[in-house]
Amino acid sequence: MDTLYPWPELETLSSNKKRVIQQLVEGRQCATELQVIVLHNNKPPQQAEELVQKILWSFDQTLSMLAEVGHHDEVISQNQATYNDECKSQDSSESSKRTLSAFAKDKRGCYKRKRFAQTRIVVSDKIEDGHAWRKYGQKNILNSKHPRSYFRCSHKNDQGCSAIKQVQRMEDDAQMYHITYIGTHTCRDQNSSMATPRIDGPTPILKLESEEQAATPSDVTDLDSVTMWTDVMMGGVGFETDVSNMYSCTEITCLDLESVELENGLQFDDTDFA
DNA sequence: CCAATTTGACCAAT
DNA sequence: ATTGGTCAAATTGG
Repeated sequence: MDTLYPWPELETLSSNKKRVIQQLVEGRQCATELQVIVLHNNKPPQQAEELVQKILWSFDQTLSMLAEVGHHDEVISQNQATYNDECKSQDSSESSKRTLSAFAKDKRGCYKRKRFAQTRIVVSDKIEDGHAWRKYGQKNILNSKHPRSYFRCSHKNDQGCSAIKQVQRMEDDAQMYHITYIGTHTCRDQNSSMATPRIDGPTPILKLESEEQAATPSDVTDLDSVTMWTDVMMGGVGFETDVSNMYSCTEITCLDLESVELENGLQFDDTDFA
């Protein structure tokens, strides 16, 4: 698999910064454990849940910010400017490629590909994550049974949020999804509708609801609240399995070069991830 | 009518 | 030449 969104090499970071990141990762780990404890509680106090949530969000944001340093992430407005220019120039030079009817207004395909962004891989049986997403594409992937769906943050336009994610059913376990988050949310997106978009095209997805009844349905607004983290930075990639009746979920945060290599080695999009 | 999804064309990367 | 990522017109749904 190609490395479209490489993580910055850790050598470029000061050792101080490495330590900061390590501390943050450790802190996040602790917060996650606390979260599990809180959620295992029969009646977890609302306040406690929210607090843990906030702590985790804080860690995520800080880690994201640190990660972004050194990256020339494209600014939306700039993107938009070059986008228009390129489309104009291409319309004149390459018009022969297009059909007559499409020539006039069809500008699809004119875009700048985002090069650098934080990536995070999640394996989960849920695709909702508390954010509002809008589907913008779907592709059949070579040697994959299931198509890959492409989502961008719903607040791309109103808040300029550049977060995107890709969702694909696992090869071996169609109940599970392989989700890649690219970029971080710059929007403040609470009250998301939690609408679950269809991801496999016209055929409706079958939902397994048997085991998720334990949790209060209306209150599960955030998948993060039951997310198990596996931080590549701290060592190996252990795939955590189920914790009693909670969702099983594995996240891999790409925090350094090794994780990127690891990501490539695993070849999630190919058949050997099984 | 408006907003979200579907879908095939187009483009970048390899 | 092939493949994956993105765009936007057409379609669907509320």
